Amino acid sequence: MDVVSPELNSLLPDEIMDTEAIEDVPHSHSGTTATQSEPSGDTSVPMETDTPLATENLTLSSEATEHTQAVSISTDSMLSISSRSQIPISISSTSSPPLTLNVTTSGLQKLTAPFTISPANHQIILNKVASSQATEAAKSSGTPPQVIKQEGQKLLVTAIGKSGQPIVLQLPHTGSKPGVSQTSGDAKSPAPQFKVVAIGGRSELKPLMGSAGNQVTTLQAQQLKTVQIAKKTPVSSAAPIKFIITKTVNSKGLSPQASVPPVIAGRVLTQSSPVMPQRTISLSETHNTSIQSIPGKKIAISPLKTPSKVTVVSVASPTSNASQKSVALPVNVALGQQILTVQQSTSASPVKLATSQTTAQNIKPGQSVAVGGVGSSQFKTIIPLPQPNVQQIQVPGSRFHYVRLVTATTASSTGQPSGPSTSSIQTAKPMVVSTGAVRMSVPIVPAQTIKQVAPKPLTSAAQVVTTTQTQQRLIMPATPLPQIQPNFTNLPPGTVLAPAPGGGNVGYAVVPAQYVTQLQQSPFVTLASSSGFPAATGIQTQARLPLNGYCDCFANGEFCNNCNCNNCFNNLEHETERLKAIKTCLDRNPEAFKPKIGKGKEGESDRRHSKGCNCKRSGCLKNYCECYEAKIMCSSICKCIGCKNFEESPERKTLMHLADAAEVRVQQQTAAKTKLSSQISDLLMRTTPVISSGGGRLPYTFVTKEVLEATCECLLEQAKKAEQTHQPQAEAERMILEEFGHCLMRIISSAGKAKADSASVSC
DNA sequence: GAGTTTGAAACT
DNA sequence: CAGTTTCAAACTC
Repeated sequence: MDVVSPELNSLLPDEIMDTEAIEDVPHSHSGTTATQSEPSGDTSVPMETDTPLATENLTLSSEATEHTQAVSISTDSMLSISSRSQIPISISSTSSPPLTLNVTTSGLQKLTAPFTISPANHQIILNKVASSQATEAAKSSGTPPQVIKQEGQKLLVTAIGKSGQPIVLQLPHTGSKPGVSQTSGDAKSPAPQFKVVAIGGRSELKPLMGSAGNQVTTLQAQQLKTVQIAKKTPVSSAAPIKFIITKTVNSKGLSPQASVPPVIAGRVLTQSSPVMPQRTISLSETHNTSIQSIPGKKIAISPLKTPSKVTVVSVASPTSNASQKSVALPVNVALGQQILTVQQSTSASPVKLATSQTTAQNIKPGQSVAVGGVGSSQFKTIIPLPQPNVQQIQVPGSRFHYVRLVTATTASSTGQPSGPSTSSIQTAKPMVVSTGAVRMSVPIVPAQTIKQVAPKPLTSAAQVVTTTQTQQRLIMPATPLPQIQPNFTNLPPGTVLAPAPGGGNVGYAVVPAQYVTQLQQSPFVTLASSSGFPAATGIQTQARLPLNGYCDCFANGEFCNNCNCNNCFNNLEHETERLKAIKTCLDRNPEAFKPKIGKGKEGESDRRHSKGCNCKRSGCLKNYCECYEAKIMCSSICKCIGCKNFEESPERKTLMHLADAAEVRVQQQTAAKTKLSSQISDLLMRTTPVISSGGGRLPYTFVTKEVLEATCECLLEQAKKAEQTHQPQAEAERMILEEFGHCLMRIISSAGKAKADSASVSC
């Protein structure tokens, strides 16, 4: 599969590039718990357009149920994050620097951290300050206030600058159980350290407020309460500000099945979940005290350089392992103006998560991810997925496949499968952003992205990538994004959700597009494959499956359709395998999915084989030769032996002449057949009415029995006449023939007259 | 339609 | 990178 270059991307059909839904998204999502502010009436903000910080509004609110957390972020020059979960966080920040960040935990805890957002570098400086109000509120609520220890909680704020390196501020969080009191931002206590993490791989710790020392390792992210905000640098002309907030909270006491922290990556505009308790999340919350001890934990996936782009990666999970518990948590993620809803399946089938073994800290036993389906699409060809909301899109003439994740504007109305909880993010429009023509499409997920996911089970469970209620079309890049190679170790491991309903044993990971590359390079993958999963062997065997370069459909980056292939894996039912195979192919040959016939060098033919042929016996004059098959001559890069497929080759010329002659003959024959067929058809058309009129007589068949009898009588009469006059035999024959001629003339005349009458009647 | 030929892709 | 194997299409009969 090839990377879709911007040029190619721009050439995509308008349907693909349709941004109408996107533009409509930000408006009106009923039932959203998050507040949404729209300072300006401008509904069209280009995705890539920066929005002035002053206009940024981000609201995070969460109404978490027992184990679910809703986070809504609203910023009206304020960034606030509130959650009713055990470790709710509200962050409010003034639009103009310095911004104030308030972290409120359902009144239990409130952190006020003034921070500044520097448009220039998109760094957010965050100061955590204990809020007396929060403490009082917590007391009034009767719940023990949460205390955030200086080294305990970490607030991660990630701002992605134009360089593509997000800054992550980590708010240390102790591994204490939820509900355990924690000192929040006590001024007396050593100031919390904020770790600034550049996703691009750069990670530097920046103690704020003069706090020293506590370095937060990304591995601790699971025990951290993390708020990651990705903001696109205003410097870029059209880059909107994007926020990605991920909160991870220890949930040590929680049962694995009970709660799964919602994982959300991407930018969120609005949130709506009709059935479930709504949660707006621009961040993912994870309550983990002991990461390894709790299977089924979710790992928040981090921010995006361009949050609007989200990659959904299906993850296979071993069927045999029942230890993993799937958690059903519908997650609505609104990205920019596009909303991506992720639903967690309620499937009870255990799902095992792939974890990286390289870094023991990062190992998280079960992470299950359920991703909802995608809504309708308007592409040329839409292949319905087994799951309702998944659509595979094939554009005729395009060598790329697209996965479109689109949901109705009214997410609530789309009838999401009910789940324990729903997480969604709402952001004020300015934040979100970007109105205006936005092209969110990217080539489909490249095979490289596959490695990151856990190995798939040998049992080919139908893979389902489902997202629901997304107005955003999600098209994944076919190729890795080399420019973005964040240090994945600094990020929580990829989130794996429970397998989608009906999806069998396949789990899914929702990963920001940028992280596709990350995951690929992450030990997460490598270890997963070597973790002893049954699937580990499956990956190798998959390479031997029909998904290989031998299949033309697959080699062309297309899904098999109406093929005669046996045991075909080149379809959506085996998307996981397919993606892995794609990755394998790309690993082996990055050009594998690029067109073989490309443009030649200067002075050479316009078209030439990209690799050149390697023919030995065919003389490159048979269709065995790819050059000849493409009707192009062999070039200097060909390694063929005895090549006769060059300009001056007499064999080639002869062949060409023969081919041309044959083609001409074929054309002539075709034309003749067409003409004859037309005539026959015309004749049938004429005869048909008479037959239907009854009598069985054809319209222009005038040589009827009566006519014959009359003609014969005339001829006999003429013969009698000649006999009576004693005419010689020759003269008699002449007279008879003349009479026959007259009879014919009369018949023809009658026929012509009848035809004219028929025509007049028909008119 | 079966068998053979061929060369790309995969594999070692 | 070269040699071998696998595979499916092209080709022949």
